Amino acid sequence: MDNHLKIFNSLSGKKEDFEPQAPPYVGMYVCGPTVYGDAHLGHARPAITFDTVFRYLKHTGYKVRYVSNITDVGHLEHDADEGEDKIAKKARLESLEPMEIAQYYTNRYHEDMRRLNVLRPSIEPHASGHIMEQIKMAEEILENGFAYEINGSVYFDVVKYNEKHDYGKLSGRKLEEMISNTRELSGQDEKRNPADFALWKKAEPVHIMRWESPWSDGFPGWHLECSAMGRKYLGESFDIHGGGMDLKFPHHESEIAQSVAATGREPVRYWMHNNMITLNGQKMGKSLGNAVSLRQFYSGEHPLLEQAYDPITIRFFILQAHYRSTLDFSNEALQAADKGLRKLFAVFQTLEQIEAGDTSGFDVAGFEKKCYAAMDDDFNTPVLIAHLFDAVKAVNAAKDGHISLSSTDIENLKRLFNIFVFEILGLVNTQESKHESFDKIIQLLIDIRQEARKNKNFTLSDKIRDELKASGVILKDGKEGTSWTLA
RNA sequence: GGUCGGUUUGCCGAGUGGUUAGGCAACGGUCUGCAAAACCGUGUACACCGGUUCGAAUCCGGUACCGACCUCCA
Repeated sequence: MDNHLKIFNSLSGKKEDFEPQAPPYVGMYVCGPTVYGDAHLGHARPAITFDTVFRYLKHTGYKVRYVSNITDVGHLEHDADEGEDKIAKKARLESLEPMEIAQYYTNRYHEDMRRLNVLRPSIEPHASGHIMEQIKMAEEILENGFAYEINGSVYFDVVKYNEKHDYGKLSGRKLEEMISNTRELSGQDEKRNPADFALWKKAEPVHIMRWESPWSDGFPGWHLECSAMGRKYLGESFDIHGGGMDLKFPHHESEIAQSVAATGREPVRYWMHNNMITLNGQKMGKSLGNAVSLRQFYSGEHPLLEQAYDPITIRFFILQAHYRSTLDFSNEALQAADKGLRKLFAVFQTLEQIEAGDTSGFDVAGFEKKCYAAMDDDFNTPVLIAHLFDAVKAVNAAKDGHISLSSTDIENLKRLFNIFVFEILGLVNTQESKHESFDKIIQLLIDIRQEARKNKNFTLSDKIRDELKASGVILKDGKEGTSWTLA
């Protein structure tokens, strides 16, 4: 494993050399969706970011166990103490079993992700299937004195924890400042301190999602599932934990606290956070009412969308920005990404067409080095893509006879484009024909048109070209003959 | 209010103390029966004000504006 992968660790705020604790094995946990609604563009970002991390780690030889949860025990809404969660609320409104809601949106999430060519994680645990583990963890935290029970609920004692440990080290906060900044009004609050959070919550009579526990019929707290399931499948300490930046606090901060309080061990070595996708400079979010669902992107049915977008175009669009930068959505940007993507895909066809020369007009070895260097630099996909376009330019120049590529060059370029475009970036040419007979028919029409052109029968040749274009097949005349692509 | 981050050429978006990021769009040219595609060439940008430096868009300080988190959130 001869690489020098550097990962930006949110915990230190620096790029660090990636050293898994038990190579070649890597454990990675990424916060997944709460399944009470369709995934929007924002959900695509962590999915694609960490899918690419997963792909690259595997490519460089690691054996990766990638765990990503499905949250089917709804998090509480912000009038939290009233005790209704998102899934239960949706179930009540639609007169369905909560698990019906969760299953429905889980299925749709999987389909949305499949179209983005996101690989399924190694393990996709459901929160509802790990109530026992969560109860056990809450018990351990109680035993260790970092939690207290009151009225059937269990709360994490942040103040006590902070006496021995550092609550706020991930998000860069000081507990004292947080407390002085939080002026909770609800006099009914059972919590000793506003900064405390629930490990277990007693269910109100109306609450339909509930499980038995030593303390009450209720449900686990907001942050416990990730701690419990990460620990179960990856161990008390694992390599990478990922998620959106908005989860840094309080979710991930609390995860660290819970794990340390329960096991005494630091749970995660490298924390990775992807930035937000914005719309007119504002975060896209369900509660902000500016979220466009992935399905709407695929169909184009949304007032903000000028057209439907290929899921792979969305993937490419996201990969054209670094995962730690915000990315601003617009039709113009997405359309530009789509054109660039078509240009990138065309190189595969061009590589088949060009004739090998005796000399090398392009430094293929240097190109390969630069590509790996880009990925090793905290998964810098936009720089990788820039290098790929440099190579595209060289291949096109070779096609037009401006430079020469040796047969070794061509073979290596084919190999590298396959690795980086398909295997690592996870792009897939959905517009490529999969039907041999279709390909043959198009080739026949091209031949007929070629003959017509030879006979100067331009009426016929233009008719073939125009009619094919109307049917979605675009002909491209070149020196070496005519090629085609789907529109 | 607190904490953190951003401001790059028409748009998206990298990066860096002195050398072309890249994509899209635009303009000129080559090629072509025409068109498209492709190729060649063109843009000399880094919010503002100071400072450090031989040299800063890149480092430091300040100002303005924008955003994220502090409450569910990818």
